Amino acid sequence: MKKIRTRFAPSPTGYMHIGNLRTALYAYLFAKSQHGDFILRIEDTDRARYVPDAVEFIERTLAAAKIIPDEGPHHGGNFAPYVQSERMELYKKYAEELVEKGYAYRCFCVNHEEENNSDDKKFGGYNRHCRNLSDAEIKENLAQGKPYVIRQKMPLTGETTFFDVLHGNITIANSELEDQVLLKSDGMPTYNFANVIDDHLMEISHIIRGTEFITSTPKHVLLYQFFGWELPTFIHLAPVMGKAEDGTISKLSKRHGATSFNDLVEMGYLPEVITNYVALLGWNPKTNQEIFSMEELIEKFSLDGLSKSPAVFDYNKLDWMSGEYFKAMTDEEFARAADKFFGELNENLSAKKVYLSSLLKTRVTKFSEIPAMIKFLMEMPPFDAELFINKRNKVNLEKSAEIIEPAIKILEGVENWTLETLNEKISAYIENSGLKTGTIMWPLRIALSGQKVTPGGTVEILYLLGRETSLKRLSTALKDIQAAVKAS
RNA sequence: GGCGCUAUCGUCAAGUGGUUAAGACACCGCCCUUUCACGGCGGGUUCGUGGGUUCAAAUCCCGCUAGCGUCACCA
Repeated sequence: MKKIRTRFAPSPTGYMHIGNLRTALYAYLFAKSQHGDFILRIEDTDRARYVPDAVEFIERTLAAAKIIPDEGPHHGGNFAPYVQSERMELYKKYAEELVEKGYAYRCFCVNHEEENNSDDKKFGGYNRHCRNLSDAEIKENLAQGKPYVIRQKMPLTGETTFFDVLHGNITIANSELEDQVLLKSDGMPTYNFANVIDDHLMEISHIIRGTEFITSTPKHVLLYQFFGWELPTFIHLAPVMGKAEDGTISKLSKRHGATSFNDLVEMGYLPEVITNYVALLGWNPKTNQEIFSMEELIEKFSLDGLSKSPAVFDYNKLDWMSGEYFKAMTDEEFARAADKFFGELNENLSAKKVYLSSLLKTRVTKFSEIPAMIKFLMEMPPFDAELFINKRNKVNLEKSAEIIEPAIKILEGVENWTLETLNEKISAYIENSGLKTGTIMWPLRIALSGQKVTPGGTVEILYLLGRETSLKRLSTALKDIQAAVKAS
C-alpha cells in the first residue's frame, strides 16, 4: 500500500490560529496513526504578506504542541526545499507545460478592476479577455515586454466531481469556475497552483485542510487531470467557531478572546491541555475518554471520528480540562510549570512554593489566576469589618475579638511552626472552647487573610505566612476589630 | 446574489430505520466540609421546519429556513 503522507501548509503569518493548529494536529495524528509522514511546507508565495521569522515561529509553536514534522524547512527530507518561494522555477516549468498543452494561457490584462468587481459574475470574476488571443497577438505582446499572468483555461461546460472523505462526492458545474491565475506577473505561483504541484511532487496522499477550500478543489482536480496525475484523498475540516457575548456564533476571532495557541499558553494553559482540548473539537474517539496524551491520540485517532459540522470553542470546557491536568500533576510538577506565574515571592514563600502548589492546583484553572489568588500572602488587604460577620459560622465582631485574643496567646507559645503542630494547637483550642470549628476558624482566617475566599484554610495560611507575620496580622486585626466595635 | 457545505441539550457530542435519544462541560439542588476547592449524589433542558417513503424516522428522500464558506496576481 502507498505510504500515507499528510502535510500542514501554512502561510508564514507569525500567528498560529487555533483552527490552523487543529488542522495541523489532525494531519499529524492521521499520518502518525497510519505510520506515515507528516510534512511541514511553507506557502509563502505572497511576497506582500511576508513576515520575518514567521517560519521559526511556526516551527516553535508546533514543537510546543508536540506536533513534530518528519520533513520541513528545518527538518530536512527528500523533497526539499519545503518553502515555496524557493521552488519558484519549478512552478514556472509546469505552468508553461500547461500553456503548451492548451490548458492554460497567457493573460496580458492589467488590473481590470471594472470587470473584476462587476455584479455580473458570469465568468466568475475575470472576463476571459485573453483566453483566445491569436498567436500573433501573443507574440506581439511578448515582444513589447508586456507583463502577463498565466491563467487556467477552465472547461466551459460539464461538471467536476471529487470525493471528500467527510462530505462524500461534491460536484460543481465547470461554468462556475473562473479562469484563475496560476502564475502571477512576478513569476510566483498562486496558492491554487503551487499547492497542486507540491502536493503531487511531495507525494502527499491525503490533503487535510479547512472547508474554505472546498469550492476551489474542483479547480485543483482539473489541474491534476490536465497533468494526468493521480488524485490525493481530500478531507475538508469544518471550521472552529467562537461564541460572542451576545450569543452569536461566527468563525473564531479576536472578538472571542484568545484565539491563538500562544495566547492560550500565555494565559496559563498547558500546551498539552490545548492540544487535548482542540483534538476533541471536531473529533470524537467513540468512547467516553476525554483526557488523552499525544501518544493516546495517535493510537486512537481515526478519520471516521471527524465531524463535518462546525464546533464552537468552549472556554468552560477548556478550563475544566486544564483543571484535570493540574490535579493529575504532582506538587513539584505544578510548581515548576507554574513558576513564571508566581511573580516576585518573598523568601519565606519561595521556600514554600511546592506546598503552595498543592493548595493551588485544585483551585486554579489556568496559571494566570495565581497572582490574584496569592497576593494576600505578600500584602495584607485593607481591614474590612464586614467580613468578620458570618451567620453560618455564628460569628460577629465581638465574638471575633473574643476568639482571636486567646488564639494569639496560644500561637505565641508555638515554637515549632509546622502544619502538624499548628493543627494540634488549633484543634485543642477549639475543643477547650466548646465552640464549633467554623466559629473559631472563620475569624482567624479572615484576620490572617483579609479575604473571604482563600486557598487553604486557617492552618494552611498560618503555616504559609510564618510565625511572625501571622502573629502580626492577628494582633493588628484584633486592634482594628476592637476599634470597630467601639465605634459602632 | 450564484454556487457549495452544515443542521441532536446553552457548548462538545454518541447515534447510520425499532434506544427510557449515551457521555462530558456548564447550570441548578443536596451531601461532605475550617473558607474556597476537591470529592460524592441527584436534576432539568435536545433531534430547526414542512412534506413525503415506511408497520416504524433523529436516522432515508424533497422543499423551506438558518448559519457558515466561496466567488483575488490571499492562502
